[in-house]
Amino acid sequence: MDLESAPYSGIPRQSLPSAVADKLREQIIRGEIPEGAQLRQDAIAAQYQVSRIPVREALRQLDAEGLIAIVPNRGAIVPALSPSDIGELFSIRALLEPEVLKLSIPHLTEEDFSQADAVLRKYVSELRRQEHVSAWGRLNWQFHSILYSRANQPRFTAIIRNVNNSGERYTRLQLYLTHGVQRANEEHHRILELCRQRDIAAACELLREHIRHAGDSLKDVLQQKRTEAQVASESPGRRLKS
Amino acid sequence: MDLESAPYSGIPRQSLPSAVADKLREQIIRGEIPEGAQLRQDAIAAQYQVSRIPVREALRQLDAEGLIAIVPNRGAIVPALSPSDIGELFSIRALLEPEVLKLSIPHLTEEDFSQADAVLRKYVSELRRQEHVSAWGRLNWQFHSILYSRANQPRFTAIIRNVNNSGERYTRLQLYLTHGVQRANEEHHRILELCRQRDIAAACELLREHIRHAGDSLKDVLQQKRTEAQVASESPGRRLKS
DNA sequence: AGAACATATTATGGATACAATATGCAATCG
DNA sequence: CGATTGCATATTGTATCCATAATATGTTCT
Repeated sequence: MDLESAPYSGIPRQSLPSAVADKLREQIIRGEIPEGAQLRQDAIAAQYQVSRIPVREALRQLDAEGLIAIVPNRGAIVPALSPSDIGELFSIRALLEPEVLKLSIPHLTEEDFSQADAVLRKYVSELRRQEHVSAWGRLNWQFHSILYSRANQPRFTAIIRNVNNSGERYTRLQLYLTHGVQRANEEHHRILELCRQRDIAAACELLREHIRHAGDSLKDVLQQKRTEAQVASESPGRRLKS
Repeated sequence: MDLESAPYSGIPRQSLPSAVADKLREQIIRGEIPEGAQLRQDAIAAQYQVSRIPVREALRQLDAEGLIAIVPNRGAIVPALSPSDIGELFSIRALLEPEVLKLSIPHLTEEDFSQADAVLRKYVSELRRQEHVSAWGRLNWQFHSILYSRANQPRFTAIIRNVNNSGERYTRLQLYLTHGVQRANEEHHRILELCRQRDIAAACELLREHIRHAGDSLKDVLQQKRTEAQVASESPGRRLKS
């Protein structure tokens, strides 16, 4: 819900906790901090050359955003999301995003369209370099974000941003494992085209389907991966003493 | 997104920042801390007999929940919501809540219905005592909350809770100023009845209308109140010192 | 007298230091 | 030999202290 930055004052000047939160958020979203990892305050403080106080505040914020989970006296971890969690996140997206798109479309400008175009072009150019997998998720969100930007509903948009942040590392997985990049790309182009034509109903409907498809396919992939892991871990011998 | 409490351990034991956040949240929601008021860390720390550190973490959390606004180097305030803010909050509610209700209805139990009934009875009994205005909002949310409780979508529910928290002090205002209590009460009863009959479509539709009406009427009241205030005082004196 | 600058006060922001809690290991007892 | 208790270490939680930014106040100059 962080809508500040520079409301009236000329100089942005962001507080240290917010800055740390931004950095950590980025790291988590990009997958640099893997799921299940514990975020040790000392290490983070050392990494960013600050004391633990702003780090703690940053962690609280990320916890409230749903990005991490804080367990009292045991620290913060990046939670592993179950298929059902993923399902929930994408259901929420499928519900919210078409609604803001509806509100945004009438106010979208040529500038916005060309920006979205630029993102899609970048998307395609990154398509064949699989080493840049981590960029896909980012571009994916950027594209969506541009389309919603004119809805002028800050709280609504903030919620959507948070939900996307929570799941984005998985979006990347979905694009990668299901070869869904091509399909996503085509859908993006069609959505953008419908927005250009100000065909609100069709654009929203396609967007909803786009999100639902991504969610379902991701859920499948995860479920499969999860069971595979279970089978694999069961054969190397039952561990009695844990 | 604070869904913890006592996952496995016997004793709840919640962290100090969370406890402070809970207390403050309650105070803000109940309107004990009026809008526009600055939340001075020292005062809060003294009030709850803790140092400022946990207070600051609590404030960060409330900021992330959208309940307060933190301005760097100037502290935290309870923001006054514009009519457009109110409109947005209620639009979000009107979109989200019918959806969770849809998911919840099939799993609602007789226990749930009787609990909801109890809340409504309490509602009626408080109806004539206008000194208990602050209880109305609480009961209002409790009723809604019970109906959504079986949706089994923790993130979704958390979002809804936050949105409701942000606007609840105004809900009270709406009920009070527009004499909307009676109407709300009738609608609540009808919604509950439809849930009992498992008539999902009708219940959700009525809920949506219920929320939309409350939002619109509140927006009107606020707009009127705002313009009156403008006319009344051309130069509103800055209040300080609590 | 009014406005601009300097100063004092107050509250927030951050760091160091200390206390509490959890985890892992080892020693002891059954 | 296994389990349980006690100790050591690592990490989180809180408090006190100092620095800094913002606001209020007072003074001076025009």
